[in-house]
Amino acid sequence: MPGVSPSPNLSATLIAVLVAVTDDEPRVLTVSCAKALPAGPFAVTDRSLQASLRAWVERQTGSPPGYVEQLYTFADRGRATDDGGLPEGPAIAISYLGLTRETPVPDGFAATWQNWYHYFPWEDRRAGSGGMPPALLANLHAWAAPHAAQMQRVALTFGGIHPSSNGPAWNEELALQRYELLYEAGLVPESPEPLTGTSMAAGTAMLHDHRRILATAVARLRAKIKYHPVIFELMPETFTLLNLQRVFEAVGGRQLHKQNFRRLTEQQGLVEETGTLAFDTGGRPAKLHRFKRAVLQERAISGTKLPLTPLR
Amino acid sequence: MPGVSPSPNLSATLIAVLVAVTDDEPRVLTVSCAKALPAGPFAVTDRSLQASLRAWVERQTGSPPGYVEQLYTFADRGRATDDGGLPEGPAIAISYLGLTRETPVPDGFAATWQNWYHYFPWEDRRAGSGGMPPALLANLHAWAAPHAAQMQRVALTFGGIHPSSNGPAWNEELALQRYELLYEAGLVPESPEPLTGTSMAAGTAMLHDHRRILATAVARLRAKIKYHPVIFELMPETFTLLNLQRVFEAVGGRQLHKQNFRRLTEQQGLVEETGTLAFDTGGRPAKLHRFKRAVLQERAISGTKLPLTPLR
DNA sequence: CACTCTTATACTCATACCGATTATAACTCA
DNA sequence: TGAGTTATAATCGGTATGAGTATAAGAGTG
Repeated sequence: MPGVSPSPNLSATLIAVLVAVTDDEPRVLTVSCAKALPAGPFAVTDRSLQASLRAWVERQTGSPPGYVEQLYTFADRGRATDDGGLPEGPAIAISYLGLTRETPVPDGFAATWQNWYHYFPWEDRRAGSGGMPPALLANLHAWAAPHAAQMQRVALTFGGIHPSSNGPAWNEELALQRYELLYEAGLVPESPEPLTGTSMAAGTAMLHDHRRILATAVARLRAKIKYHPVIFELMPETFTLLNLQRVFEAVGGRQLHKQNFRRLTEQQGLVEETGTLAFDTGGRPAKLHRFKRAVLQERAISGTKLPLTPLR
Repeated sequence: MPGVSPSPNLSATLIAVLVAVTDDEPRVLTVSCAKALPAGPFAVTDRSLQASLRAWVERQTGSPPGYVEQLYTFADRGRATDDGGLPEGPAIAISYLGLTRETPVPDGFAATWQNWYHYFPWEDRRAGSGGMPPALLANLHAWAAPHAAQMQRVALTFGGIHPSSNGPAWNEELALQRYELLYEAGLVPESPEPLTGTSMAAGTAMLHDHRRILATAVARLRAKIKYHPVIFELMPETFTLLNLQRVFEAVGGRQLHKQNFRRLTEQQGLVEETGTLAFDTGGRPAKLHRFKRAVLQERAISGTKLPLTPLR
């Protein structure tokens, strides 16, 4: 049944999760004092949504994103604006993930790059499972304890909490489910019924549902890098294999086994040696590598198994 | 930068790809003489996009879809309506995949269920690689031959065409890329510059970009069933393991190895025996199984490796 | 220079998984 | 009774993978 009358006063917004990795930290471009993701209206003059977003990102950051992927579209009627604006009509928000390298924000734009683990401290397990604040974990358990189903969800999304338990292990791709669980439990400030009186330490909140969108992006990127060579959009021209491993670890939030990482990377044939060495590694100099751009199209299509095998 | 003025005359449309499997055929609900996917306006009164779609599907088919997933959102300014309507303002179309079991279409709705391989005959390789019409393949090669890059794309998306070649094998998840390639090659009627004078035999066309949306759904579903137990939304209450295998094969478009399929299915623990036998199998009676709904939430979250390993 | 520390790189090994084949069981039909 | 058909069990070899051990090559320090 095409040809129906359009909904009145509908507005469309593009929301960008722009990711870079700097100093072994995954970072995301934020606005509004690091409380929101950059967003802009869908310009009617643009050819497509993707083109609209690319152009907009380039205007904001000075460089175009190397890779763009649509995340999710959601709608709320009368989404409150929270910043004093009148409640608008129904709004459609289309969120995108973009990968780039960090560049200085141009003058005149109040945007900053933030470590995404500011918003999800529990997602960083590179130094073991220390990222999860014990108080938060205790609150989560207290919330779930009365209901077996909730206990199971906690165990499934956060993994066997204690190393002794033989339940499912930590799965880095469940970032969104973990955030949603904390949201339902009232353990993040943006919950409809936040638990009061408890020191939550559940990361930095964001405006609207932007932290949820960010969690979606984290989960999506963590899944993506295992099958598609998008990780190189986050790398400089040349890098050592340990550099590459650190970027994987930063995104994945967990440590990798060095020897196996090298084996997989080499047998994938996605990188080649530049012939020069990096002498600033602290130990034996490492060979510098570069991404074989020639195989990008091929692998982008056919998929490839990239290494993200946990160490512990 | 929230709070921008909404775009004028913006309209939002929901497009549903509703899939069922009947008689070992993957089928999709169509309208307009099997030339279009069902679509409806986004109702401002609905709570969310997903709820809007679910309610709408239930009204159309009489039963709610068991599983709904957002596919992709796209926009065109001044999307032509092709059916005599005036060109509208910018339109946003949000497409969804829904899984269900085929039910008789209620009176008053001119919708029909169609085998999706009507639209993509080359995607059905259950009887070997015979689905691809030779004429179409010849035309595709003729188009790609002058450009090495195009030849590579053909080889990557359609696999090593001849069994002798040692290139990449057929990958059933590349349904969208294959359709896009045929579109670019002018080998489908909806191409901007269709090749004339050749008998294309490239499946049945659809209105607008609906065939492209359908290809997206095919690819997404084929990828999904490997990691999430959504296949059971397409199954009746009880079934034999061969029934289950046939549904996998219908969706995947390729034959599976029977013994290995059983091994994987059993070790996943997603089904249980009902205790009764099916005597209409033609040979030895098969045990009837049912899906263990209890594990649905668990596996829906944690992911599971379901079998879709090709036979040849 | 000898020694230690650190990182890079090569090699080995056991296990799990996976594609494939063979063998056996249980029913129908002629 | 035997042929045909499907169901189900067991086995086998190759490969990917997680983990451990060994060696190479630099810097810094006495």
